[in-house]
Amino acid sequence: MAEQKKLVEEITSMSEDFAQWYTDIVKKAELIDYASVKGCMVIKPAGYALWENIQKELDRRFKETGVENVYMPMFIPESLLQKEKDHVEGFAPEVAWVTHGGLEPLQERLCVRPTSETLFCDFYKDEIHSWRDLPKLYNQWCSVVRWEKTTRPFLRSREFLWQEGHTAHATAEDAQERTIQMLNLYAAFCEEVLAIPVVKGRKTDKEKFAGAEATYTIEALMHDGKALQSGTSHNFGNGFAKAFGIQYADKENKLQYVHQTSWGLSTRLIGGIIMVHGDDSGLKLPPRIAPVQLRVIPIQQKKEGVMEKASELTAVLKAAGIRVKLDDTDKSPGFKFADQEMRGIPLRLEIGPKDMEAGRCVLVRRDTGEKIETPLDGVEKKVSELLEQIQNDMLEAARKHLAENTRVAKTYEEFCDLINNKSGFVKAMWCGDQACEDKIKEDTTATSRCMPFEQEQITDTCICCGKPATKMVYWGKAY
RNA sequence: CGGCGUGUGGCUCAGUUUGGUAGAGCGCUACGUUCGGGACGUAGAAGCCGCAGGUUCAAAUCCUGUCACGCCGACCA
Repeated sequence: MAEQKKLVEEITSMSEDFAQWYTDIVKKAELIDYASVKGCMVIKPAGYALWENIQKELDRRFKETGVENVYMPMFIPESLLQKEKDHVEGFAPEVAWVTHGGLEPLQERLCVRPTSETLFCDFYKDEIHSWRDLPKLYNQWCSVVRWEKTTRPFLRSREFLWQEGHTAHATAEDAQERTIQMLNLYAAFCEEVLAIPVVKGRKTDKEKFAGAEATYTIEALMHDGKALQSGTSHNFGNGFAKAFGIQYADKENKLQYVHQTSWGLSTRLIGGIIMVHGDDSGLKLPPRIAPVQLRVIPIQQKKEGVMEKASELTAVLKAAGIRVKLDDTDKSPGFKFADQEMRGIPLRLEIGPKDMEAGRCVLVRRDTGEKIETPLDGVEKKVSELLEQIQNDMLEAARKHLAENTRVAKTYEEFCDLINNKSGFVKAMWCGDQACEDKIKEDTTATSRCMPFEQEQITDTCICCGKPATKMVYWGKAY
């Protein structure tokens, strides 16, 4: 009863209006606020702390593979952006331009980086001379600007935070290996840390990055059955190298073009966390990424000794390495419960006079709502176990959702029916012709998400045109 | 870029049709009583009614323009 009332009053339920539910969560869990420019957002402490945790863990994993961090300027001269034809065509419609410096018009206008391939290339052409200079494994953490027409917090904002790795290699094989290595790193990060299972695969030519030879992607499935491209890794071959003149002398003193990659992952992933795990009570954060893993909520806090006990427990848990906060506000317990749930804090610990008398406390899991009475003695061990358990269970729940919403289509009627009426991924064969992708998009608004690494031969012919097909594609509606 | 919608205390909105000194709830501040699922009382603070022109004795309200935000569509790594 009480739960029902709470839902109605606070946030729109998922089933009623998923988009509104998302907006409600983003605002009410205080992840962001809208800013005064369309499509720009203030990332508030709760949201930024999430990004910091993503950064911390990803950065550590990057560095383990030899990647170094650098910082490039945020402006790109127009002439530089023009150098790679496909690239500029891909990005031109959505770049923001700086035309004035102070009151004077600039001789050459500057684009605010939508991505930094051209800057890295311009830098590499002077930095790389010899095979000894390779590979170059650089990454930068920064924001980029894309003048999107339709915007949504985290999912598509005009300015967003991300990391972009840019590497240069001596051979095509090295570049390909790095491309896949980083895609696998992203996938492992999503599953192990964010509890988000992903489908790894290659993009079709229609969907690949402007200027890339091949684009690889991790695709996650949101609670509403729509796909979210959650990270990409591109192999550029030597296309950019040729456009920018990035050459090195090999061991035989012959000039060779480098082979490059780039890979990126953005604050969009926070939108993914919300839409994979959240529910009608609010956000639900996996323990490994949660800025606060446990909130201590005292009951009857004015009673003798309660606050003292709550503080003591907070200190004990903190000492055990758990990210813990004590809610010492003078709100009622019910309010505090709802607040902790809204913010997605994985565990809460309730401690009141009754508990103290019995030498125990109550732990409540955010993911299942399960209440667990626990002796105060050794509570930190129990909490650690539970956090681990929650992390695992959340991944399992997300995997189950992904599996249950991935379907197979053998005929076009079946395909359209699944896309239109079921939501989720549909696996179907494709001939490789872009005309079929276009028709499918026209008929259903679904797009090819990727050609997964794990292929299966479902039928022998293309779902759309009936011509022979060897590629199995994940299709779906996407964010 | 097209369609629709919205701008009034921090938030959600009423008031606009029919012009007449700015309203409510929530939140906020102080004190007190409460506390195991969104507590209550009392007292308070807080608003160039998005912006600019115009009409009028008088504009949140009428007229013109403009800006911004949201949703849908088209577009989009």
